[in-house]
Amino acid sequence: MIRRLSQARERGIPEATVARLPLYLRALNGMSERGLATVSSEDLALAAGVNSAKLRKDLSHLGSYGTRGVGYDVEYLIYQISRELGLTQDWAVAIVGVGNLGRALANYGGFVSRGFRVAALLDADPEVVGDRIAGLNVEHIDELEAVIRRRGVSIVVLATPAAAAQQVADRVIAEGITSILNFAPVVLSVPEGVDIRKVDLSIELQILAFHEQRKTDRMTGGPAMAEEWPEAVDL
Amino acid sequence: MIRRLSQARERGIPEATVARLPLYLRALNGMSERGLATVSSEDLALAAGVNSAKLRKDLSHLGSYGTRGVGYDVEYLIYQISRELGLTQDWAVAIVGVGNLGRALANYGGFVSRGFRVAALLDADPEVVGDRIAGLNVEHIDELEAVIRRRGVSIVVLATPAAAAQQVADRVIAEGITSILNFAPVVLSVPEGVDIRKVDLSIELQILAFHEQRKTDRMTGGPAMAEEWPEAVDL
DNA sequence: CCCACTTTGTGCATCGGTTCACAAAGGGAC
DNA sequence: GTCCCTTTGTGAACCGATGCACAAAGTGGG
Ligand SMILES: NC(=O)c1ccc[n+]([C@@H]2O[C@H](COP(=O)([O-])OP(=O)(O)OC[C@H]3O[C@@H](n4cnc5c(N)ncnc54)[C@H](O)[C@@H]3O)[C@@H](O)[C@H]2O)c1
Ligand SMILES: NC(=O)c1ccc[n+]([C@@H]2O[C@H](COP(=O)([O-])OP(=O)(O)OC[C@H]3O[C@@H](n4cnc5c(N)ncnc54)[C@H](O)[C@@H]3O)[C@@H](O)[C@H]2O)c1
Repeated sequence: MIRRLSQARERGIPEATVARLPLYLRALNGMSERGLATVSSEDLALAAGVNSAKLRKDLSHLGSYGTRGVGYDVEYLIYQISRELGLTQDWAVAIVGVGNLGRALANYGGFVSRGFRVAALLDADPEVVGDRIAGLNVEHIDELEAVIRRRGVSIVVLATPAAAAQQVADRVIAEGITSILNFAPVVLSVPEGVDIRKVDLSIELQILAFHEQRKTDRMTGGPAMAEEWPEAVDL
Repeated sequence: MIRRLSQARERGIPEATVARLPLYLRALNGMSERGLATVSSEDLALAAGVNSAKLRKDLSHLGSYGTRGVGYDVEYLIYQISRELGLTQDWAVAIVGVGNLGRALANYGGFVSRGFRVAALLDADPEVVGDRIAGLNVEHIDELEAVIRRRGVSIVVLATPAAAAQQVADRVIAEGITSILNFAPVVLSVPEGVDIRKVDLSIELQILAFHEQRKTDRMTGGPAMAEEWPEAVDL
């Protein structure tokens, strides 16, 4: 029993492809601004930093939007990718936790551009509540549920301390939110059907450090085989 | 001709594993603080949000550090993972671009904790240069090369506008830097051997939007098959 | 209208990563 | 010392993603 209507059209886009579509979109927008009408998979792949076969396969999952011998129509492809990603509608985003990071995010113009609108800022600190940031009033976390409903929030950005993140997540999920972007360094436990994406600076640095160490080890002829547990450390 | 000395010991840790080690480390630190002496793969996997077979395979790439029937010694494992990740040495990090985001990063205590030290802040804006942030003087971007050398910087965090990122990257790479964490929404082009990790808020939101759209589509009985190019858009 | 050239879309081999499932190893009780 | 219980470490099947390589499709020139 094989289920396969048309190669891959019936709504089954690989996760890896989805993660690259925004990259293509950004490259295409640059080309659109520079007035290019069409682009080949080779050129677009170069601009997006991927291999051209991969790009073509990715795009083929959306449909057959290219013209052989010519390439892809820039504006048309922008439209198709935007539609696929859901950027033709606008998304109300709430930022919870308006500290260092929350403020930077609120003031950031970069994502308002593409369908995302910061619709609410929430914090627990009475010192912060009431502040006006990027044209928005910071509201009290007690208002969380009401604000989500009132503003039609569908994506929540968590920028609270780690200790508060799970508890805030539970509350927004109870309110029906199923998309969360988490900056707090904790593993959130959420029910099936809720999408969490995490951004973790510290993890990124640790991965860089791993490779950096390896590069310098290689130059100095490998580590001095210090495999042993040093005496100094108490168990 | 098969090259295989000891299962996987000779320095070949899968990338996916490396990306998870910081997660295990964080979970282990929590356990250490709570005074746990040993932990089973089952419990640690739960805390890190992964499946226990994966956890065991990941750890097996570092060596055979568990005890069958017992589990892993928490402190010992913390030490081994830290060493593998290169966190037993300290890394001098420079942040280039001290705007909204750069400031938040500079003020963030969370990564100083684990082997990373913000050693320099640089900006091009004369208004910003000279500011004192988190105990550091913001220096002028003209000093970039000198500062990197003087402070022994080995990891650079890019928090400049997109337009400046490539140019700054070129300069730090010329100075010998091979590890860059990039927050600017551009594809950096760098020579072989230079590691770039990127953090892109906008991409994360777009991925969430994609899934969110799909979830709501499903509830409303799928998209209204609006496959066509709407009239309004000019080509 | 036909031919030469360009570029897409995809079948297929390959690869890295995940998961299952179990033999081997160690601990503790008696 | 033996037996039973727990938990690791890993072989092997599986799965999704990557990249090669080429047939099919379309363009433009003569
Ligand atoms: N600043 C960075 O560069 C950075 C980098 C990586 C990760 N992070 C993480 O992002 C999160 C925020 O970092 P930050 O530097 O902005 O911290 P911060 O302390 O400056 O801000 C946290 C804010 O959250 C508020 N808050 C606390 N509990 C709350 C609750 N229950 N509900 C709502 N708001 C609450 C606090 O009042 C504060 O305003 C932290 O988890 C941090 O680990 C920050
Ligand atoms: N703020 C956010 O939440 C956020 C989120 C995602 C991505 N980003 C990206 O991070 C980057 C920084 O964002 P931001 O909000 O802090 O912007 P910002 O404009 O507040 O800060 C940028 C800083 O870089 C400095 N700068 C400009 N050119 C420079 C150069 N050649 N060398 C050194 N410094 C230079 C500017 O003087 C300014 O201080 C941008 O690329 C932005 O797209 C920001």
